[in-house]
Amino acid sequence: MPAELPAQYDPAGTEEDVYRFWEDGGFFRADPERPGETYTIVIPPPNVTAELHMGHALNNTVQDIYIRFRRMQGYNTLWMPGTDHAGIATQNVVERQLAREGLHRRDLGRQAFVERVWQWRKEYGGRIIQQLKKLGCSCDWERERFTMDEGLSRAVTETFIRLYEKGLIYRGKYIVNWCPRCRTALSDIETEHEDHQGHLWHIHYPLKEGDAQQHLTVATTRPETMLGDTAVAVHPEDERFRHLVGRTVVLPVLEREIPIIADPWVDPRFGTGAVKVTPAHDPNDFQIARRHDLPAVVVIDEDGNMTLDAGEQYEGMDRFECREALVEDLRERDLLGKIEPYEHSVGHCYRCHTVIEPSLSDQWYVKMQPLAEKAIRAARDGRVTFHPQRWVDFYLSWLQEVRDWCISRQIWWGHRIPVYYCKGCEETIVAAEAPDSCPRCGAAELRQDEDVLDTWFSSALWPFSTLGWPDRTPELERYYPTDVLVTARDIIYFWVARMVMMGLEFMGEVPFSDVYIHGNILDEQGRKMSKSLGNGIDPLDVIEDYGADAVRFCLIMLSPEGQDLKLSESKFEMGRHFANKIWNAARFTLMNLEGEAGGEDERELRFEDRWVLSRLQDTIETATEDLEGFHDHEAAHAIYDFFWHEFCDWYLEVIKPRLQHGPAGGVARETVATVLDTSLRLLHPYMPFITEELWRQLKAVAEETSLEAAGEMDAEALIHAPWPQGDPDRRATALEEQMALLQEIIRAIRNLRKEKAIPDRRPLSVTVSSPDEGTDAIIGRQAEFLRQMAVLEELDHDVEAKKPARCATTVIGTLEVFVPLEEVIDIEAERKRLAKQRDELESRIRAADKVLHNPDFLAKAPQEVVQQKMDSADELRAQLRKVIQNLADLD
RNA sequence: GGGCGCAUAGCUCAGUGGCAAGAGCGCUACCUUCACACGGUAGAAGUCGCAGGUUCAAGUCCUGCUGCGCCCA
Repeated sequence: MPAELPAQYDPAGTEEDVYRFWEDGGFFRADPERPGETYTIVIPPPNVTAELHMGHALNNTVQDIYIRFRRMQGYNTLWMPGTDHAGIATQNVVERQLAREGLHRRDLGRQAFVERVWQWRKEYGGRIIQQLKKLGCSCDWERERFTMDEGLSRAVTETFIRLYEKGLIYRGKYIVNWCPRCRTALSDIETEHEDHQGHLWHIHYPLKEGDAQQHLTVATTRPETMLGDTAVAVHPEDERFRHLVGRTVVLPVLEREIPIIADPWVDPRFGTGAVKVTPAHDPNDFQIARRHDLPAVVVIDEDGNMTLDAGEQYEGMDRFECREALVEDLRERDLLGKIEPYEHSVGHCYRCHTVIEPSLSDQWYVKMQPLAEKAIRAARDGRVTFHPQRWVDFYLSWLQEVRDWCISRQIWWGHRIPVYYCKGCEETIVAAEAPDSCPRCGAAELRQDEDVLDTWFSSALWPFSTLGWPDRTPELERYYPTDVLVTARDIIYFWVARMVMMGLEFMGEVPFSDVYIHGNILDEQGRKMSKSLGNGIDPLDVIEDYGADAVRFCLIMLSPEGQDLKLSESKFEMGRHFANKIWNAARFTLMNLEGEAGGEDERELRFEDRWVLSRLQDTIETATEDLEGFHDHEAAHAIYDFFWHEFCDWYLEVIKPRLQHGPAGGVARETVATVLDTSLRLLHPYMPFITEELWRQLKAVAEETSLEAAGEMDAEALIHAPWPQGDPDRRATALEEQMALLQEIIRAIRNLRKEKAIPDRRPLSVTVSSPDEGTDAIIGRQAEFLRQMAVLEELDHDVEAKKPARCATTVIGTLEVFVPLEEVIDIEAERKRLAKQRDELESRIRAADKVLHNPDFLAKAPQEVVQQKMDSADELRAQLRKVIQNLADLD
């Protein structure tokens, strides 16, 4: 079988087979009955309308890494998947579909429209789930939930009622962010503010009494709203206007008489110091109006068009058209002052980007302060920890200034608000089921509130609603609170904070102990990837071209903690190369596992075996510690470096002759099998497909060839194999240092070879001169190693070995390496090379001396640092002496 | 206006106050060698944004500045 492995890894076939194997085997399934500590992650439910994008790919790769890591560690893991009904977004999609048929949702009516959305969800809604499978996600798909499911809907209703009964939900008439295109209210955070280059129009409001020429000038960025003005306000201490307070101005065009009032909110430095007050279309003006008991006149309707109250000549006009028309009318009446360019912030709908219209309407709100206080405390006392930590400030700053949450939406797709109004006595009834009659007056005619809830209201319950709440299910008992929530920073307010609030309120416990915030994925130029810019990279395309493992590994390698990452398609090559390297290292190993076991006396580990096991041990410890601390990026680097640059570059190279012949091959075979087995386990969370496939093959061959290593591979599949513990006794730091010295010698010889243009394959005779017996003994013991890796035919070594005639020399630490050259050496070139070495050594010695001559350093630095510095200076000096001697020998 | 982040090799980025600042890609030279050319070996490449400060010692800590990005108002 191993001989059949092709020289290049082909992800496409493998990935499909392996995923089917996992699904068929039920490896993702969480069993609440099974003992063991739990580890739970709930997926940030993608919008049911979503197609997998790079952000999802990163987000879910991270989750899969942690779930696979913990699963291998033996935790009872649950990765809860699902999707979000995405009220406005989904409604928009279906409305567009209807529009192509020439229909409007009003043509269908509410019930038929909602049915149509369900139908859409049935047909297209599961796509992202299939796409997540392509990425390799090991969610427990049998538990997949949807925020509009019956169970989750019940959780929403229950939550609403409980909050209402507690006085934490109320209804009221306030200014909301209104999107005239979506025709619904939005919460504050669904409004995106953008700086906009607009104008500040100065408009003259004539005074009613006295001189007809006298007027008060106000400045505004939105002239059309003046039609709804019910006052002009100035600061009470503003001397310029004090005499006008209490008088009346005539609103231009409409000729409505409105008072001049004094209110401390007015900033005397802004504009002219006098501001128009439009209570129905500005949140601040609304507050002023409340204080002064001013009426509110609605002049812009739900579609963003002017109402009759805006005046007959403007009625029905779009708000921006009206602005132009009105400015023109003011100009004609000579009531328009200067127009200044003015940069100000304009709110836009986060869904459709339409300019938000602040608008007065009846909406439902959640009273945030009591909930927020608990959520703040949970983060402050560490029950919830952010990674990276700085995001906790972001979370806290929002909660500290949080305003009440507008939760009602004037759309049809979503959880309908469980509130009924009596047509007789106007009683408000909050109930899970529609009551038969009004409990107060007994009237049978009741109507349900038309509005639905903000989608984020149901998302906030996700960590416990998906586990069966409000029922006390075994899942809820077992898996709540969950462990880590993985997300990007943009929804810390929208989702993370709200989940914490709701979790604390309804479960009495935080919904998760850790919040992992990863970066956003940008294009090469650092712009957000977006459909409209067309600069996105489709994860499914790159999975097809590079393999899911390559995509996953690259995303992690390229995204240091919490930093955004600039991505281009070519970046994925690195992952493909690495996958191919793994494939070939395994291929080589598998091809060489058959052979003599070796006799009892040949079972002892050799130097290189002990070295690679020591390095492996270090890698296990580093990777485990990093992953436990949410440093998946660092762990990936550690594993990559070990696998490629230690295992492949050195170990596999060194053992080649042993595998081909010689009884010592048995030990090498055992070692290489162990290292490969362990490496595949370490790599599995990152690159699940290729590792699963290779592990299966390794296991088969190890069993066939009766390797001891097979005993460690009794798991059914790698996905359920134990995470490597290793054996701390394998660490051999002294041996690692010896290896480092040998590597240096080998590199130095290779380097000389290149500089002297000696072909790689031509064997050399080399003399190594050591400063002491101990070092020389190491060289002696590892002579074979050096011969092989540096391609030597002869290796002489001794303490202070005699330098042969006509040779190139190089100094490595306290060692000297002499390479006799058959050809006449180029004296000038050699002199230059050595002179360069000498200069470098001299400058380093000068730098070291400078530090060592500093009395403060000697007095204040830790003794070991001083000692280290002195030792290194001594060594440099010894090196320098040798280089100078070698230079002199050239003459 | 307030807050946060980033600035290190040509590019994308790592880097725990203490050896001589690293990786991947790219570049140069050599090598089709019996795991892998999606490879190997060796190499070139850096004023660690700027200016101060703290420290025996700063890419790393502090302050200010510049540029870029994000969030909030």
